[in-house]
Amino acid sequence: MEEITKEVVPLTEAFYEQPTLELAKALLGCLLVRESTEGMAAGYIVESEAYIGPEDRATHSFNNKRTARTEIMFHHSGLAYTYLMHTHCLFNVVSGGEEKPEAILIRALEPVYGIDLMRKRRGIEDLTKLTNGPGKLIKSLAITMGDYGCSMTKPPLYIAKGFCPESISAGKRIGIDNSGEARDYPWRFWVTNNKFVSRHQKSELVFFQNPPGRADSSLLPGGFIHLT
DNA sequence: AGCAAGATTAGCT
DNA sequence: GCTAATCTTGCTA
Repeated sequence: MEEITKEVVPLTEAFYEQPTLELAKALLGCLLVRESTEGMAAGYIVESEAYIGPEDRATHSFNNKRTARTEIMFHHSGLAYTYLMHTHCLFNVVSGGEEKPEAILIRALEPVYGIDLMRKRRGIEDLTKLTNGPGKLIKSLAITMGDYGCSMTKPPLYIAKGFCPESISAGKRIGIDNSGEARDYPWRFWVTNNKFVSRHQKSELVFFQNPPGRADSSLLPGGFIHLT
């Protein structure tokens, strides 16, 4: 454990300053780390969803709605945006920069460190069900509303480099059926074929980090290759 | 002060 | 797949 903490270094603010759709993909494979008195727990981010400001009907800050809940979204990138949903707390990373209320929901992790601690916090044994959902992963890492507004660039809650996914899938976001046209935006991203994602869904787009036999110029705007 | 809605989950049919 | 659980937020009066 001593050795692990030396190697795991928080990503700096510059990382969070990329456009939200880029950041949502860049976060895949990164290590989300939680330190606490109980010990360290961490997992690779394998699923994310982008929520993009005033124009996105599914976003809490749609129409620049600024309330006690959404306030942190108007602040600088790289802060934690936590909020309550039914009986669960959900965790987002603020993006977009000052006065641009955007955020990325972290929907699933692949458990890496502190797995026994995660099992204890969740009260279940099954590894594949430990962190395969936004409400499950915050319980595994003991993230709470107390983390609202904290910076992700330093302990006790931060994101560090992990692995580089070979392929990223994209599809519709989950659970926003009442969001009009926004419900169909392909702003959910996941590590292709990763078994820790929250839901299986048809991939509408696929992004290859290193497209086999293709130059970058063959990619569609946004770096996507259409499947259909 | 009252009320409706919700970026979910677990458990059961 | 369907539904209850459970409670905060934000909006209206």
